Amino acid sequence: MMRLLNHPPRDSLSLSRVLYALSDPVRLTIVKSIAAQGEQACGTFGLPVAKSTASHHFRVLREAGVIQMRAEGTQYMNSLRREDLDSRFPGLLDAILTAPEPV
Amino acid sequence: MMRLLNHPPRDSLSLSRVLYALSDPVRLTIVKSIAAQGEQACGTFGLPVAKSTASHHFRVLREAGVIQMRAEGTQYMNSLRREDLDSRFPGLLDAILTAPEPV
DNA sequence: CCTATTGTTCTAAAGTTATAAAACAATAGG
DNA sequence: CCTATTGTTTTATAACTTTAGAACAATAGG
Repeated sequence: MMRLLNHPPRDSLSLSRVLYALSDPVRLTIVKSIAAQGEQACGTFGLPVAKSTASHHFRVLREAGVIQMRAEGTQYMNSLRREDLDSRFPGLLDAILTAPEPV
Repeated sequence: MMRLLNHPPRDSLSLSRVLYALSDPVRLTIVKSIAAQGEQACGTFGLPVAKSTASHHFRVLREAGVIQMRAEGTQYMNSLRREDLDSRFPGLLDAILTAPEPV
């Protein structure tokens, strides 16, 4: 469905963009789900939004450098860019993933 | 200038709100400055925005629970809610404060 | 009191983002 | 090929954010 997936290189990841990407509850849900279950296709998250909206959120996460997307058949598999994030922002992802969720 | 400063209690701090508050470069500048220099009045940050805009940013940080503001004479002194943040989101603030800044 | 200092609030404009419907694209499987 | 599946892109809208000018409020200091 898409030719080129733009993934920013590790050294150009921006803290502000990463924080912004993770500040949305839908996107945080996506990230937590990948962190807990590993690589997943976009359709497997049970998100409470239309697929065009979900696609937007995946794009924001990808362009911020939080997730890696790769085409596989008709689907897109999403994984966390853990090494890149840990390398550039040590401790950040872990702190966010272990934070208490509801209020 | 203001009667009641609303500071959310520690247990109601929301991760999404905190991340959102810190995802703005102006606000991150404020937080880093307080972290480095300790308590500071609003006027001492040299922010590249009008004072009404600065006031807005301080409010976002305060209402997210990131900073504590207290009146002192005609000024407002701002400090980091370090203990509350560390208690509720262990490691988050440190990860953000030690992150590389430019690109 | 009068004035300066410090920052807030109000108002409004400009910009950005989240949302989804509809159309499209790519692949897999008959 | 034809169809279903999966997700993207386009387009539009509603909601929210950033920004700042102007007016206001509180305190400190003559």
